[in-house]
Amino acid sequence: MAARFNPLEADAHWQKVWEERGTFHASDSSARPRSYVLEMFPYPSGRIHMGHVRNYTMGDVLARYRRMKGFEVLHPMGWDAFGMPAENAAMEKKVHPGDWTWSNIDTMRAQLKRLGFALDWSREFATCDPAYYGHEQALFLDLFEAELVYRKQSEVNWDPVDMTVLANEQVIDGRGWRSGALVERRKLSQWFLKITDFAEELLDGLDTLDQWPDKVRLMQENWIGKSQGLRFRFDLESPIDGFAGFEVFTTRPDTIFGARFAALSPDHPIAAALAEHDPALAAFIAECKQGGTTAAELETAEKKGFDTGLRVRHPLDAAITLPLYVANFVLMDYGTGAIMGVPAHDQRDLDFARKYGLTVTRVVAPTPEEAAEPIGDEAYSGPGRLVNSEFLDGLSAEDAIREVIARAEGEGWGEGTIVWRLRDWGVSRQRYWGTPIPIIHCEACGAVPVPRDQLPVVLPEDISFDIPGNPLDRHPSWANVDCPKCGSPARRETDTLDTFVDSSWYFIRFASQPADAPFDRAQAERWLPVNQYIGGVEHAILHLLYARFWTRALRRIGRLDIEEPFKGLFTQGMVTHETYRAPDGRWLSPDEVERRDGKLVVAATGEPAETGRTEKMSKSKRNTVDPEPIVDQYGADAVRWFMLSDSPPERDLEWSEAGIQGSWRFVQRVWRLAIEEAERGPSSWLGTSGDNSGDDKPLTRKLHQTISAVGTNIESLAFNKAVANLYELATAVEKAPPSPARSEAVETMVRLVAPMAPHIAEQAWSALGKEGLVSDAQWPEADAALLVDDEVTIAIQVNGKLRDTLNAPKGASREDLEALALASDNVARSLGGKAPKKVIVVPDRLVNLVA
RNA sequence: GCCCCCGUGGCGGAAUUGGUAGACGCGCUCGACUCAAAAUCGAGUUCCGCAAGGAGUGCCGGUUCGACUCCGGCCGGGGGCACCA
Repeated sequence: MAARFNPLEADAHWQKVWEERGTFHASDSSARPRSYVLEMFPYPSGRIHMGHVRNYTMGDVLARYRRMKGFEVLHPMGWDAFGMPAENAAMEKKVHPGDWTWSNIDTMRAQLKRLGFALDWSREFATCDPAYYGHEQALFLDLFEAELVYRKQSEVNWDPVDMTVLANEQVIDGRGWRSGALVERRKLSQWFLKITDFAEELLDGLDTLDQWPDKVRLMQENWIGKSQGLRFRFDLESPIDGFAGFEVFTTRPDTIFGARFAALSPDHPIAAALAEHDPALAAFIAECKQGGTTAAELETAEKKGFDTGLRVRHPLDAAITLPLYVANFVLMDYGTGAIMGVPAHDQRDLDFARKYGLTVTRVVAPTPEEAAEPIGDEAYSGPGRLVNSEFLDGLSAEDAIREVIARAEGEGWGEGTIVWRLRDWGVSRQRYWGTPIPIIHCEACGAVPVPRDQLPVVLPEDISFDIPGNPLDRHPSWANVDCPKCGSPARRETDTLDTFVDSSWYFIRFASQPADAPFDRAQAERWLPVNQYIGGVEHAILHLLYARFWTRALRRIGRLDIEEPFKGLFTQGMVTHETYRAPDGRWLSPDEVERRDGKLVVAATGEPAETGRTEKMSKSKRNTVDPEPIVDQYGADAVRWFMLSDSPPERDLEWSEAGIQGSWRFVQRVWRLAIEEAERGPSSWLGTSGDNSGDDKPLTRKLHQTISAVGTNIESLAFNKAVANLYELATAVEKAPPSPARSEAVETMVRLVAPMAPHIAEQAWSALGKEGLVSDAQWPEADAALLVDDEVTIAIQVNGKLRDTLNAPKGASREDLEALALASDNVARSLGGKAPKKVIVVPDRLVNLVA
């Protein structure tokens, strides 16, 4: 038998065995309890990277563990296969986006298989397959019929480089999330999904997601952005251009007597109307639109306003009128696009008032003494009681809010309302490589759904990418169809769906994939919700919010009775690596540098190289490490083990050569233990001593403590701790003399290692002469009686400082422990012969003597 | 600016409800085996000190018999949102 474990042979062998036996096929009809373990499916960019390996290894450990615990586990894999990179490749390399994508999928599937993931490959699909996106089109039409889809002319974020529209979420600091180009504003007819209809339930639902990271829930909460306040009407002193007044929204109706001006967004209809006969205002509005939208520019942007010369009436006192401005800091797409300005209690309003010489009147005072205190450079937004506010004087801010809302509603000039930050989801993309929106535009009938029997609307193959923009628009015939309603010539929608739509329901399709429907409801409901979802934090808002919305939308239209798609969520950290730079500043890849005499040099030239920060592996910094050669060298198990070791899974993991070697050593250690055990034979310990009871109580205890700890740690995804537990056990076993207890420990350890390093585990299992696969074996059961030691170490403190430790039987009485502590020489010395004033005894833990 | 998270040896990190800080891994040192090396095995490794002992979980203070853990105030790092009324 080989002294060393040879992963190249063993990996391939066991992967073949699992595949042939269908070991990881999930049965839809199983009577076992179910568990759905899912990792965010990859975009087929070309090759697997370390981030994938880490993500999928974590999910795999959980899936294998749950399987051994007796669950019927669904652990599928597929491809998020639509998207821009395929079109970029098409433009650069003159290949068809589909050919490029499918070939990437083949490469990456093979790479994933080499890592030995316990995936049910029979459920694999790619979202770019008409067999998938056709059903997505059907679901889109379901939502359309339920009026959860609408089309509107809207100002959109136009990415001039990618020549496409971006969702608000895809604009970061005013730039396109992919291209980094400055985003322009354009008006286009776009399809929207009514996610705002679900704002309240998406927010409330977060409370039920107790197995999600708080961070993610908080991010979603902020994103949804619920604000309660008052929406009310300002009447113009005298109507103009047919406008009698306009509505504003405020979260601080209590401060209404502090209002010193009103302001409209530059995009407000009244502003536009006024601008038609006021060139100065028109110029001001144009100037506002010019301003950049980057974070830096916004931060330094001055508050600017244009006095319209008009005045509005205060709703609570007709004698008061306020000047009306058009102001650059008022956003059209939040609230009503108009505000009341309360300089004393809002910083922006204060800046504005100071600039334009408006009065500032305090209406909330934290204490009565401060009622007359003038406002300086800082607006006061804290709590307090009302002053200078007529009938509100003396009320707390909270009560005043209620009072003003009540009065507004009673008198009919306003109402208490909720405003959301969340906007509807614009899903139109002017791209080829996406799901065609199944709509036909007819001059007479308007937007008509494609009849169900004509689905899927399949992308044409004969397209060209010679010029930027959407090839579907330019295709000579694809868009030309007859209207399904009236039969007259009509035109297909040439926009495709945002790829986030594809990923909003793929987890349902994994659970159930009939040919003639998106999913079978009963079957999907048996698997869903996903018990554990694992992926990167970068999807904390967009993907996860959209998927939650989609699931709730399906529920509302009666297709699937699931509220939340992902019961447990885990966001794993990134894989990082040092960066290296040559003297001329260009980035160097890890294999372009080497250490000579402790100094880092450029391998080819010998010139000194500089070590940069440790950062996420990225092509631009050239600090990536391709997993495949590593698997070639060390085998799948060592790579998997390393991905799980050391760093807590939610934190970043730094790739290092030393780390992978350490993992390799452990794999070999497991093998050595198993092979020694196998060669010695099951009865080798017989006759080695006169006493053949073969007990090794300490080892057996260690074993059972490890069984318990590894299980707990895998369940809470604390893989780094599970790894540490197994190292400890391995050391304990190595040090133990042969005995039945040791044989049992080795066999059990193989099972404990199996979810994390499955190939060596199978090989060892087979070497030990075990029946069947370790993948099919039961997870060992920890004996509760063996989890606690019958002797414990007691810490002896004097004044809280450790002075001695001593052993005592578990459960020793307080009196005994105290007596033991006082008998210690160290204690006597520390006490200096005096009796302690007070003695604190924590049974089985410590004695603290207070002098 | 607002919100959130995190600061522990040379490094990654452990430490149920406050109860022996530094498990486990990496690295390093010494030793065994070897002609030698690799691999493997053994011992050691928070800091100061020969030792006894002392100090120590970003900094300052507090609560407590006892604080990495709880409270207050700073400093540093990371993330999210960002003119949201």
